[in-house]
Amino acid sequence: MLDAQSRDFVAMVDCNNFYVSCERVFQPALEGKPVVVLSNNDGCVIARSNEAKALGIAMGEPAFKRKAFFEGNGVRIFSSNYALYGDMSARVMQVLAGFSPEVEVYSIDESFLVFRAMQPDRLVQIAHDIWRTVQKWTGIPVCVGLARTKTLAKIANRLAKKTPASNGVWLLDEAEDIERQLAKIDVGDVWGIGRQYSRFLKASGIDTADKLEQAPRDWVKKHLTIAGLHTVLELGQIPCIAFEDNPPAAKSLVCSRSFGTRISELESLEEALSSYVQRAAEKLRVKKLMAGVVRVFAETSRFHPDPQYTGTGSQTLAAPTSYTPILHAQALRILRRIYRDGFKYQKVGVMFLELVQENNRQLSFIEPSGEERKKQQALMKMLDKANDKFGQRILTLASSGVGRKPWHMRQERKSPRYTTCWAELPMVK
DNA sequence: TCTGGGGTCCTAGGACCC
DNA sequence: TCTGGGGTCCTAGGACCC
Repeated sequence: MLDAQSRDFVAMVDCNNFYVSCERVFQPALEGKPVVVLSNNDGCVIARSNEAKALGIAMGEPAFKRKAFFEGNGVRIFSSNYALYGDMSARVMQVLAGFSPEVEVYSIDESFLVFRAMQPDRLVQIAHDIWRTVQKWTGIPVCVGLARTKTLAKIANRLAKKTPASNGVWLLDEAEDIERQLAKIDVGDVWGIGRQYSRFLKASGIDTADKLEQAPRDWVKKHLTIAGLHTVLELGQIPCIAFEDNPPAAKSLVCSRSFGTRISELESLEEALSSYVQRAAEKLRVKKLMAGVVRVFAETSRFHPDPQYTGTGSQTLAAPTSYTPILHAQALRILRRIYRDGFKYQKVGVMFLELVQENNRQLSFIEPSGEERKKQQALMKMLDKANDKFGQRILTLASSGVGRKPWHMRQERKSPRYTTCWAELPMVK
């Protein structure tokens, strides 16, 4: 835990326009040009270069509505390439690990670093060093926000991003300075205050971060729950949000996709679900986990006027497992149970819950014998190895269908996996 | 035609038990 | 006729994050 009394600081390091920056590392000609990266299915804009932001392109905007605008303004468009971004992220995080023994990787493009018993001047020097080093070694530009709490460090990071003269570093430490800055921050831009809370707070006369910090604590707890109270305390330099060095194991795992076109037939839903289950089971095994519960959902699109339906169903397994055929059979059974005729489905997905470690699970009387389990594990190991070596999906269950399917997602403008797959590099094609 | 995917946490309310 | 109260567990829904 951070100590409010001593001079412990937290640095929030956030990559600038991360996905766009990743694409630019390998195509430097994109520098200075408007660039956007789209979500899965080429659906919405999920990353924008500064030039794209300046053109008024919003986060989360549906790409198809802006097609003409993109063309007219020379906006370069990319489908998302998570293999590339994940690898670049690992490189950035590795550099950061050289600056503090206490690093919390918070998301693909953000980390918190703790610096204990530090003089502010020295801290700012270190932050500039981080800024320079990450850029030089990975090609990714970052900003560094410094403060006594995570929530304030997030705000400091934002200030660094919005203020070119800051050279990528901002320190929030003196109470009066914090007060002054918070007065300029929209309450909805505070970490932990989302759309609903922002609307509610503004209706209650609280429109800036400083007013939130001064709001009565019990009123905040009543309306924004305990998490909201923590946010308010953190704005007042009281650390409440724990620093997670080694994050706890995942509690759930999902694989779902929107379809390229909406589908009605159970058979197509089964094919799609089948491939998601295989993917999810694979993730399970990579993390050395087993699922105790399988949940499946199927839903229509809320953007269409057609009748809406969301079906969900769960099944507790006789014993936790990561064996694809068992998970697959359960998932299909649930799908058939929740399927309703006459709807156009936009999405199906599978969720694994009650995850347990492979090696410390509770023994059950009904689970397969040791022999049987060993056979299953050997088979999955072989499957994962082959898919890893020869590329995704060389070995799959026949039920997930063969060849290009209409429900497959669109990905029309994906860059090569420059750093992780030689077969996709431009020169060997 | 076309609007992402993957997570966590908190709370209220019902079921159930003693 | 009188018709408790407290604890726990589960689930659904809603909020947040990136």
